[in-house]
Amino acid sequence: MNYWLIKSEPSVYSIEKMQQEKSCIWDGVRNYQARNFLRHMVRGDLVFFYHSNTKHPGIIGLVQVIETEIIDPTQFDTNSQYYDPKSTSENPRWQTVRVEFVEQFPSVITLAQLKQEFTPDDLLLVRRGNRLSVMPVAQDIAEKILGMKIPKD
DNA sequence: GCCAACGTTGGC
DNA sequence: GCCAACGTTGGC
Repeated sequence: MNYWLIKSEPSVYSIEKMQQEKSCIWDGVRNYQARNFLRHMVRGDLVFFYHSNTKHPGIIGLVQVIETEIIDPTQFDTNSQYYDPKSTSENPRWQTVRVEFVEQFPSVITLAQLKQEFTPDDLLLVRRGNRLSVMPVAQDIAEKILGMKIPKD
């Protein structure tokens, strides 16, 4: 079982929306490094859900991979902003996974907190200028993150 | 294959 | 809204 982290702008797709829908296809990823991580996901893997480009960026919850090697349907949809004219049904470029809602944390684990706890070697997310929207999280780091969801006083 | 121009991401 | 970082594109 592996841990990962995926980013989403809450104004585009939030954890609240994810909870309503119970599960969703993680479509629209158009970065090869991110796609390669999506290809490596296995059913049962746990995925931190990160809210980006918002007032309080950070990890807001947890989702789980329930289906892998899904052909991203938006690459063939000419009406989609994710349409890729260079992709063919014989040789589709973009694969992804279906993830299912697991939990929303009581409060966001902020990027500032994560930067205090981890170095860029621990967690790619805290590297300055990092734009990768899908990334692996090492097991020991994942366990520390899960420990951070309990508020300290 | 190089690299300048351009577009996007995303923190602040 | 600004802008640094960085991936992609396309001319050469």
